[in-house]
Amino acid sequence: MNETIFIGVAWPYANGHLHQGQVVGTFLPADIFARFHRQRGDRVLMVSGTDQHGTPVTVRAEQEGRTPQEIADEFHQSFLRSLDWLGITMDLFTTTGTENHRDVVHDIFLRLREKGDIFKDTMVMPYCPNDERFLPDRYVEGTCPNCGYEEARGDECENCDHSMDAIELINPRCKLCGTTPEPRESEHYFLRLSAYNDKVKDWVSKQEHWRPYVSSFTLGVLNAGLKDRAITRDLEWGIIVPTDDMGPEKRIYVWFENVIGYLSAAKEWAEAQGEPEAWRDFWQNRECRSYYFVGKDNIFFHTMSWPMALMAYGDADGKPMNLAYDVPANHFNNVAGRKASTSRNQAIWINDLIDRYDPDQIRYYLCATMPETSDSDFTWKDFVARNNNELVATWGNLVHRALTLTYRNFDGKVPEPGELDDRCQNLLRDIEDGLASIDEQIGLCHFRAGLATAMSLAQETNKFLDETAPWKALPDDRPSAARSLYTVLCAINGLKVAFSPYLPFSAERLHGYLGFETRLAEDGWQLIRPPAGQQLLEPQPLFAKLDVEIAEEEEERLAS
RNA sequence: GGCAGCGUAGCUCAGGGGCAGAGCAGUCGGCUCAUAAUCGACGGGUCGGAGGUUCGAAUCCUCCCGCUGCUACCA
Repeated sequence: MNETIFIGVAWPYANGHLHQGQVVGTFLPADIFARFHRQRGDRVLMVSGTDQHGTPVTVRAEQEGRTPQEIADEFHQSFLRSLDWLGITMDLFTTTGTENHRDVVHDIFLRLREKGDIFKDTMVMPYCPNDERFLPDRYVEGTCPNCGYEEARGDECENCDHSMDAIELINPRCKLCGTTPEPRESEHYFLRLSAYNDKVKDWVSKQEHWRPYVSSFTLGVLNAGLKDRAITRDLEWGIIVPTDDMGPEKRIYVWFENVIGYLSAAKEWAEAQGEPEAWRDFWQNRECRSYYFVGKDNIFFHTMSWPMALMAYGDADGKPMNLAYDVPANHFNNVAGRKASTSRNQAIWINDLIDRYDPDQIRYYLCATMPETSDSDFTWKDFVARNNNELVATWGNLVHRALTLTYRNFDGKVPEPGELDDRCQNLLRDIEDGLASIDEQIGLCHFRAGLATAMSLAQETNKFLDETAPWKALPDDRPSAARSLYTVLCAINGLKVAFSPYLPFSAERLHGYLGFETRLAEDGWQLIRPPAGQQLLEPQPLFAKLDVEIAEEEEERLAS
């Protein structure tokens, strides 16, 4: 009963290195989900890429006196390194800078324009006569019309949190030169979201398996009513509008364009496979389920505007496009109580961790504190504590004590168990039931719960070892010790599968220590009993314990 | 301002009409295979406050207090 699963991961902006918030909020849950489904034998396509457009990229480029393309290329390479090190198994991690993406965006744009769902209108934008350019909202400063704060930004007042359009500011100033911008009419294309409000609402109302936060936020916006929204801007950085009637300085704005990357990446992947039509299995096959892993600030685009665009495109094309089956949006992971932020340079940067930690240790901590239901906090002290007290003590130590005891006393081979008694059978049944529970939990995107289930099974196996005490039985009841250790090796082999989506590197190592010469993937999602007599490899500890001082050093690095 | 969420043990959090839970930290004990890891026991809470619905409320409703997020351009 194999399934087909499409996984889209939110596209990080190329304005800084990848940080822990992006990983724990999007890439890690997506990867756990993808690995789990592959282990079950399901067909998975997981794509994402670098969003090279957008204001944050041009801001950074201007700050550094470089071109936006240089910035985008640098961070794209950085993303690839970080994702590879963490073991995030993307089928394709591309960028929004490809010709393919531009063509797909143009195709959707033109189809929706033919259909009337993209239309031309004018809007009033602040224009700086000195710099001879239209200004994005955050390039305008002035006095807040709500509270009188004089340093308010054009998109939001930092003093009273009032959000506004830049043209509402009193005494506006251009952030670049201080000149007073003038309101000037500008012609733009708009997306007719309003026409799809009811259709989107009908669809969302049926999604009873969505996280309550995602549903209630989405329905709240839909009940207020979607407004048509401009999808072009007066910019020089971005995908050009595929019509020449507006002049060359208009670009398609990122919020409309970057989500199209999910489709263009699927097409790029198919082309690379030598099967150019293979993307259809994930987009037009009704049996395929699509999941989008995003942060909570991205919910609007994934539950409303992107589904709307897909509905319209599917209509125009005559072939319905698959909408999201689920958008398991995560909350935020703060750093020592403060919001992680690329532009404020405040986060745990993944490329700083490379070669200093074991990626599974980072994956374990991030998953254990994944912000599934509310914001969570990254602290180095907690990282070290959880690593030592949970990952090393419970799971790593179970493996190490069982393997060393067996290796030293049974010729480095899986012992011959004789007949298993009830206690042994019960443990193995509990592990098998546990694999079924974790299957259900990960399937519902309850990643923390699945990890907790696996850890509690490791505890139960530790308890079994203590109660059967093979080290005591060895001198005068060798068959009992053999039975106990054989059972524990079976249990560990089942737990190896349970942990494999979470801790893929150590699971693969353990697979080797247990004497298998295959890949772990060949086990499937089940407990396989290692054959008696199978030659083990000499075991090494799965995870390193961390010195408590590391937490203090890292806290200092963070503060500096 | 609008919308949403949170407030539960010293700490981090789960639970969500039917006897208040887990991990960590603390105390005591067992074991000595294991990275001083592990296994067991114990102590510890007016479930933010006040009302209401109910046979029964941590859970549902109303109000209040405190914190947070989103509000359509930084996951």
